[in-house]
Amino acid sequence: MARMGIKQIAALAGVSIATVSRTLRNPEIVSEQTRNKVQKAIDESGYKPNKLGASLRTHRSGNVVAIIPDVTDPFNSGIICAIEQQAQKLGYSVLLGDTQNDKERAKQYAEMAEYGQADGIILFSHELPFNLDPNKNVLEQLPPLINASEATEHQELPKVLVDNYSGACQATQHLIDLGHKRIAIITGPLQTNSTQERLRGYKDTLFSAGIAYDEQLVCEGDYHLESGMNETEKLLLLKDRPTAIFCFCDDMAIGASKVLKENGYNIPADVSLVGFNDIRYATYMTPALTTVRQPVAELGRIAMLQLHQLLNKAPADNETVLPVELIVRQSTGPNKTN
Amino acid sequence: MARMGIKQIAALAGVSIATVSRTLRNPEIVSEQTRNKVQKAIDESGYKPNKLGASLRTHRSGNVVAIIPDVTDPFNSGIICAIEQQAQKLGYSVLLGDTQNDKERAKQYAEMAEYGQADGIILFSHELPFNLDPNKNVLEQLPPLINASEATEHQELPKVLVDNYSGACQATQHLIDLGHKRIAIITGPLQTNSTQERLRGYKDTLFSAGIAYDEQLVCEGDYHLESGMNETEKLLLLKDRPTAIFCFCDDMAIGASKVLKENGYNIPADVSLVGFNDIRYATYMTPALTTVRQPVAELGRIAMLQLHQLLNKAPADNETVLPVELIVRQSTGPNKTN
DNA sequence: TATTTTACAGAAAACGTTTTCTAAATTGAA
DNA sequence: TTCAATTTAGAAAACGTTTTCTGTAAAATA
Repeated sequence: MARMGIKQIAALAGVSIATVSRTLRNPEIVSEQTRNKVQKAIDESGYKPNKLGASLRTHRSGNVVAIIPDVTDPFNSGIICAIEQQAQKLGYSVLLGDTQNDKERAKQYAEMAEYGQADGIILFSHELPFNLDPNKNVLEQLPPLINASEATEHQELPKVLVDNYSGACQATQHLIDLGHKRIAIITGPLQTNSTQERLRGYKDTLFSAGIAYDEQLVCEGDYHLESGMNETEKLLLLKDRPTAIFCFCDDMAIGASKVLKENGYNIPADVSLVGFNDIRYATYMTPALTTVRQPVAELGRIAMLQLHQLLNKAPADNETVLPVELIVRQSTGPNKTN
Repeated sequence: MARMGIKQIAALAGVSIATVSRTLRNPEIVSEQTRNKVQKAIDESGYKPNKLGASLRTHRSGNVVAIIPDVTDPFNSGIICAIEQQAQKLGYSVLLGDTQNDKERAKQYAEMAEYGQADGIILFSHELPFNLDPNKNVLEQLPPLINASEATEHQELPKVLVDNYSGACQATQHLIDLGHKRIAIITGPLQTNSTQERLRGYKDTLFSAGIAYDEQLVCEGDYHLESGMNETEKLLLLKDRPTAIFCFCDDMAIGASKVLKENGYNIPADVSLVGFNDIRYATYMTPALTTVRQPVAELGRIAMLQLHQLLNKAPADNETVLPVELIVRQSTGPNKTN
C-alpha cells in the first residue's frame, strides 16, 4: 500500500485538497456530488488521513497521558481501564505513564503535555511533577490537568476523589460495632491526601466511640504488600496487641493476613482484618477480606470526562467526591478477647 | 508562558531556525559559540520543541500501541509495565489499547499505526486486527508488529512467546510424580496458541507416563476467574472425579479453589491445584498456589526491543521463546485416593 | 601566496493536514 | 431581467519541525 496523502486523493477525485479535508471533517458543507466523488477516491485508495498533520495544524494531539505510580497494582489498573474506556468514547488516546514511583519519570511524562504529545494529564499522585514559580498563579503554569484518586496540595486543581474519610469511618465503626477497642491501622504514606483523610476518619470514629487514640497502633505503610507484612510483625510485638487491623489498602491487608497466619493467629477469631479498595482478589482470600470498595470505574470515567471539559475550555468541577462502601466479608468478627 | 516555537528561539539567539534545530539534534555539528548562544535562548525561554512538528517531518510519532485484552488482569499489566519501561529507555511512548476482548476496538487501535499515531504495534492476541488480502504477502500489508505472549496463525510475524509446552509438561509431570492419575485441566480458549501448546504438553506428558487421555477431564475455560469456577463445578459432578486440576491461568485456579473449598474439598489433601502465570497473589492464596511462572518482565522487555528493531528496518527475530518455571507451593500434594 | 578542503550556518522546501480568504456559480428576491 | 444573497470549491497560508542544498569563511595543503 503506497502511502497516500490528501494530495493524492484530491488528484484522484479531481478536486482540491481543501475539498477532501472538508468531506472528511465537515461533509455537510460540500455538495453531495463532490462528496461522492471524494468518498469514492477514499474508499478505493484506502486513504487514512495522517493524524500528525491534522494535530499539528489544530494544536491537538488527541492524546492524554495518565501518570500513575504502578499499573501492576490492580487498583490502579482498574482506574486506567476505565479512563481508557471513556477516552475512546470521547475520541482520545491514552498514553501510559507508569512512573514506578520515580519522580523523574513522572516529570518526563508530565512534560509530554508541554511538548505537544499530549493535550492533558490525569495525575495519580500527591506530588505535582512540575517546577512551579511560587509567585505566579498555579493553574496558569500547568497544562490541563486532573487529579485522580489522590490530590496535591494545590487546592485550585480539579480533582476527582473518593470519600476516604467516610470509608475509614465505616471501617472503623464496623470494628467498633464488633466490640474491638484496640484497632490498629496500617496507613499509606503520610504525605498522601488519601491517608490523611482516612486517618482523620479513623481518629474521629474512635473519638466518637470514646476509645482513646493510641499512637502505638498506627503504623505507616506505603501501600505495598510487603509493608503490610512488616508493620504487622511490629504490631504483634506489642504488649497489648491489637484485636483488629485496618489496612489502608487490600495489598497490605493481604500481607498482614499472611503474617498473622504464619504466627498462628486466626482471622477473624484472634484478629479481625479490614482492607481498602476491594480489589478483584479480596473475595478469594481466606478468609474473604472485609474491605472498603472504591468505585474504580466511576473514578476513571469521571476523571476523563473532567479532563475533556478542561480541554474544551469549559471549567472542570474543582472537586468530585465519590462514595465508598464497606463490604463485609469473613475477615472481621466479634472481639473475643474481652 | 507564551507558546514558544523554534522561530522565536532563532530570533532570540540571532540565528536561523536550522541552527536551533541542529543545536538540539546534532550539537556536534554546530560551533561551540553558536551552540552556547542558542542554548542560552532555550534555557531562558523554557522552550520545548513541539514533537508533532518533528514527527510530521520525520514520519515517526515515537509512539507504539500495545493492544491488550484487559489491563486489569495482573498478568497483562505486568507485561505492559515491562514494555513501558523498555519503551521509555528507547525513547518511545506507549499508547494503551485495552480492547476488553472487543474485536472492533482492537481494530481501531491497530489503525493508529495507519493513521500515523503510532509507529508500531505490540499485539497480545491470536487474532490479527486487520483485514488482509489473502493473495498478497502478509508482512507487506501490516505496519511493524510484534506478537507478544500470544501468536496469530501467521507464521511470518515476529513473536515473543513463553514456552507454554514445557510449562504444561512441568505442571503435569509434577502432578504425576505426586501420584495423580486423574488430572483434569481447565484450558483457555482453544483457538489460542497458548492453550494449544499447553494442551499438547499435557497430552504428551500423560502419554509418556502411560496415563490414558480422558476427554471428560479437559474443560475449556476462557482465562477468566468465573470460568474456573464453572468448569470446576462440572468436574465435581463427574463419577470418577479428578484428584488434581491444572488450570491454564492463576485466575481460573483461584476460581477453582473457591469452588473446591465451598464443596468441602481440601486442597491439596483431596484435590491438588496448579495454576499458570504466577501472579502476585498466587503466593498469598490459601493454600499458596503451585503455578508455572512466566517471565513477564522479560517478555515485555524483549517484545519492545524487537519492535524497536523492526522500526529501524532491522529484521526482528521471528520467534523468541522464553523459559518458564514451575513454582511448587502448597496447593499440590500426594494423591491420597489410591 | 594560491588553492583546495573543511566547518559552519542560512534559505527554503518539505512533511500532511486545516482553515481563511476569495471567487465563481447558483439561487432567490425585486 | 437585474442585483443581492447564498452555496460551493479552489488557492494559499499556516502549524513547527528537519534536512537538503548553498554559500561563505576559515583552515589545511601545496
